Amino acid sequence: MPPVFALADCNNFYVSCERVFNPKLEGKPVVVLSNNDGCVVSRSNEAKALGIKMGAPVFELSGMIKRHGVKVFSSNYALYGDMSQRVMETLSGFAEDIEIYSIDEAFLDLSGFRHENLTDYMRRIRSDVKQWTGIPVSIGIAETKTLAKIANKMAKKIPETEGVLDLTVLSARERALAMTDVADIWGIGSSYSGYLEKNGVKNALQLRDAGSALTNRIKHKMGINGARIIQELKGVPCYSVETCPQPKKGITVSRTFRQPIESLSELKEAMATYVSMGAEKLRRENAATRTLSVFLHTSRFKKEDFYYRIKTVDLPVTTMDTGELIRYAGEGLEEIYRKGCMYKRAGVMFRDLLPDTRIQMGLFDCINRRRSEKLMKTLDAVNLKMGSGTLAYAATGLAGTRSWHMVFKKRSPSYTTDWNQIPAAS
DNA sequence: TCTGGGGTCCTAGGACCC
DNA sequence: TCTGGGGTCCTAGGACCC
Repeated sequence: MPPVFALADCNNFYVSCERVFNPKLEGKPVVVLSNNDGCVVSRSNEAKALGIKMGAPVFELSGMIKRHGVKVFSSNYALYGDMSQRVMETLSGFAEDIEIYSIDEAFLDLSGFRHENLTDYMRRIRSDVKQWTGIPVSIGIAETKTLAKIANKMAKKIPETEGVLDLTVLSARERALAMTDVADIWGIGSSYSGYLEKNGVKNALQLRDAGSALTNRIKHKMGINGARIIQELKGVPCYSVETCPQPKKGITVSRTFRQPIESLSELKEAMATYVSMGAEKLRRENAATRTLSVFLHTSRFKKEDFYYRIKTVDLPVTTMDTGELIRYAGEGLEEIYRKGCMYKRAGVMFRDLLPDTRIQMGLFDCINRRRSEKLMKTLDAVNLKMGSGTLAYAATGLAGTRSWHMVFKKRSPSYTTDWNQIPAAS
């Protein structure tokens, strides 16, 4: 029997999270902004209808926001992460295998439920998730992940589906593929969709049924992924539900500054902060790193004198020690820093991660590893209990507001993750 | 004036080795 | 003048995802 997949995807997730705790937002245009209140990252249907685009910079929208009374929120990742967990827990109760694909979507393996009416079954999931978490989800069902993605999009778009669409039914599938632009296929972005359209391939049905000469050209252009997309559109599964999360390959922490930064000392503080955050992530993954890359650049919207540099440092020993990583990052930063630039963003990457059980001792290692490990454990435990940033390295800069500190002027309370901000029933 | 952040995978090309 | 061939490893860049 061929497998059956479902893709459950939360509708306008961040906006929906805000609405759970503020029902007055229902039916109104609502947007959630990125860090530093920079651009739009989530929109309610009403905001989409106004023509507000994903990623639009908020300063361009100020007129529209006023005119239509758009409700605006800074992002509150603690809240969204917590809500996500609740949604995923609820979904897990309905299928044997579940793959949490992102903060707001999950694939379910429904192969064992073929004897059921899948649409009815998914409707039940949908109403349970809504009842237990307050979050609306849409669900697409199909024989491959790529088709389930398409089913999900149609379920969102067509009200008559009531949020659930099953494309294992042949007639529904052909119709859905004909209605899906190539640009809306999972794995096809703006570059490939431009190429396909130029070659007369406008929708998913045409891509699936392209002649062999054209198919070969497409495969050549799009590589192995292109070949897989075509197979999956034909109903031949190339991907399965991955139930165990794979260990991370790399960790990146980077931020855009509110105000551009010129001075090396300020950049060093910002960088030390990002390294601290990254090292914490590293330890949460029970991993250590062999290389560290630091990078910085000026505004990418000022192309004339755009400056970008990255420096990769091979560490003498594999490590997860914040202090040690801060030191190497600082040295790397000095190498790529150029005086006179107005920097807009900086960050650090750890690549070449190793599980911490496999760390080899360096021959000339002069750091006491056991002591370092103990220190890091204590640091993480304190910050977990007392709030992140309670214990920090002096290199990250002490109190006071730095120009690289982020602002969230329109943040909603952390209703679910902070005792002091739990909503009162009245 | 003001434009997010964190990932993965694939491919091409260079360096290097035998 | 003519200037092998194949394998591996690494890196940079492209493309995509949410």
